Amino acid sequence: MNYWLIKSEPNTYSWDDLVKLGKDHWDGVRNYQARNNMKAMKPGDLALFYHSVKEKSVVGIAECASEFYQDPTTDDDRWVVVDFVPKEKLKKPVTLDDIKAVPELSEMVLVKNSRLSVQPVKKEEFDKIIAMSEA
DNA sequence: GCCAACGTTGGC
DNA sequence: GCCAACGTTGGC
Repeated sequence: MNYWLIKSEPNTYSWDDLVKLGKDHWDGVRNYQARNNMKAMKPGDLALFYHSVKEKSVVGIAECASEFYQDPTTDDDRWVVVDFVPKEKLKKPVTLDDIKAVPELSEMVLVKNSRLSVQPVKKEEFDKIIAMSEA
């Protein structure tokens, strides 16, 4: 079981959109690092769903629901997607400021390389953020 | 809305 | 194969 963080601008695609659809593929990734991370995902892996730009918060937990496959939005076979289903909405969003305020989370990719749209997250980091959302 | 940081592209 | 130029992203 691995943990991830997937990022989206809520104006473009939000947590609510995923909830509405019930299940959706995560498309539009055009970055090799992010692509490689998606290729490493397995069904059952959990991903923090992060809203960038305006909200800058983790808002929910999505569950990976497929292996990676060819991105249906492009013919370019370099790019892949995985399916996600919404698993749980956080009781309270955990903001970027909250995360930055916690020393244990200062090594997160989100903090160090905020531009990467699909990131690995350590189990401890994942658990910590969930705990913060319940506090 | 601005600007810094990063990744990618393309010329050499 | 290197590096400058460019485009995009996302925090502020």
